[in-house]
Amino acid sequence: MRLATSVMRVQQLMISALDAALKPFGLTFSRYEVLVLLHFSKSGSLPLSKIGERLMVHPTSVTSAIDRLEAQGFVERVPDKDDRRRTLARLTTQGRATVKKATDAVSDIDFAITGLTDRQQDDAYQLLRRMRRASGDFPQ
Amino acid sequence: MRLATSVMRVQQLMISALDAALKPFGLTFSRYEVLVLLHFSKSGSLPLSKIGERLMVHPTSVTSAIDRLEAQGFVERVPDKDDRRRTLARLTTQGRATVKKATDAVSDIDFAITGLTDRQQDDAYQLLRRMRRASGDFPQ
DNA sequence: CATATTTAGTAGGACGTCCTACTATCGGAG
DNA sequence: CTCCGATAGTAGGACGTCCTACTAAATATG
Repeated sequence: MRLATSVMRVQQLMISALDAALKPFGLTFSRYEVLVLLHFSKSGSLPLSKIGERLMVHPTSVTSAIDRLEAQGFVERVPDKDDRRRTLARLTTQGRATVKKATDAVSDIDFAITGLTDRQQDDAYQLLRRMRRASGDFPQ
Repeated sequence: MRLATSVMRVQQLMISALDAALKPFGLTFSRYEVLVLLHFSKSGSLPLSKIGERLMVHPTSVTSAIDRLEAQGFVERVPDKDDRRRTLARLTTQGRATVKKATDAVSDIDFAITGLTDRQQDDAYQLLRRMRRASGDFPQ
């Protein structure tokens, strides 16, 4: 229980630091993750379902995030001609510029955020990986 | 970043498992934590401010949790005679009975939840502790 | 080929978290 | 003793998460 509580507390601290770093760009970490995913995709666009799958969040969470990102002008919804059930979220020029700047801001705090050596970070990652496995998660 | 993402994913998995285990009792992990805190206090009651401080959540989150717990009949609000700014949350008989049963349910999954040996759990805890420290947190 | 199942996305709602702003009360500084 | 800052709690709102339920479209089944 002590471990579970610590995991949650660290998550709370991290998300708080990341959200603060992203606030100047009008982003939260959740929405930033969506932009990064689109940024690294070939065409700069992905079906919403793919986004949910990759980020491991509920489809309705993706709809909500894309609603906000679209309202902000960072992405736009484009119908998928190959499968008319699908909607693609496509990064706009503004969205691409923003995610680049936001990534610099996030990188700056990434080191400070853990206070661990590279070796310790790796150990921690491996332990968390085991925990994910135990819960039926299959980290890539 | 990989580490941060893993922490968040593990938190997501844990909270999901814990909430599922607590659902039969009408509780979420957040509200369960409040009940546990009250259960282990001498008088079975604490000022809302104290609850927020211990659980490290915003005062308004406590108000919200107590609202729900009160509506469920697990706690009741009692004015503090020594300091009329304060409101105490007091565990009801039903609340105390429920937290005991809920604790059994949580304990059952606590082991399975991490998939780590005792030694590994301890290592993980120490690493997370360092991460908390680096963020200005002072684990008790 | 027609129907049934699956998949994609959204609407509406419950919860938990935080923030800002406000009221009430306490306690200390003059 | 009065006023002023600190503390306690709440109201209202923004966000992110999940759930259930629904529609539309693709795919599988008979």
